[in-house]
Amino acid sequence: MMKKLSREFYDRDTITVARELLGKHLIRVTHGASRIARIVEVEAYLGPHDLAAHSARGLTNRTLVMNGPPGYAYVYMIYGMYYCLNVVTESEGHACAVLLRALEPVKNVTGRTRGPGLLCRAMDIDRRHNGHDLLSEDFYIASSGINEKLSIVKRPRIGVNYAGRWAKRLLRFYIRGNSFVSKP
DNA sequence: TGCACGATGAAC
DNA sequence: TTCATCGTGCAC
Repeated sequence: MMKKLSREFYDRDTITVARELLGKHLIRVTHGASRIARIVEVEAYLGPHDLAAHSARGLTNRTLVMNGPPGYAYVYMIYGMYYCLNVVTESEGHACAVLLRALEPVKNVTGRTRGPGLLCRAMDIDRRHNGHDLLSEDFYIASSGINEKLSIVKRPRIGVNYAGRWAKRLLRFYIRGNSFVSKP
């Protein structure tokens, strides 16, 4: 009953996409095996005017993918040792994205998935996947087909205290009560 | 060409 | 609170 999310799903308001990504499944196929994990925590980055977003510094080599069309993965290295996975949202040129912060293992997932750096390690996602199409066969997000009603918690984003008033915005969303959330 | 620092995670 | 570790952006 897994249904791959369409380009149109990502080509919408970033906060809407962020909230609707909760409960969806991230699927990563390596060597013929499918790793599946449920998205339980995300953060929205609203583009150049959002001082916490990488795209706030304008169009650079790094933000090329983020500024591109929706439904692609924006993967970057942080602190020299971890990768973070983002999903590009809204139409080309808006430079918006949703950061995946925590996953709940569903199938074939070993290692911890609590936190953006750890989830990339567990799902075997790295620099190679920057710009990767999320409508591909080896790396995509799908709906479980079950239309469950989730209780969503809103909190300030993590690690963006430098962003002034933008640091206070409630742009982190997670599934209430889920034990895999990185910072409840 | 150099340098300060970060959308992290773990140890102390 | 400190540290590991390196790509990026911006100052010289």
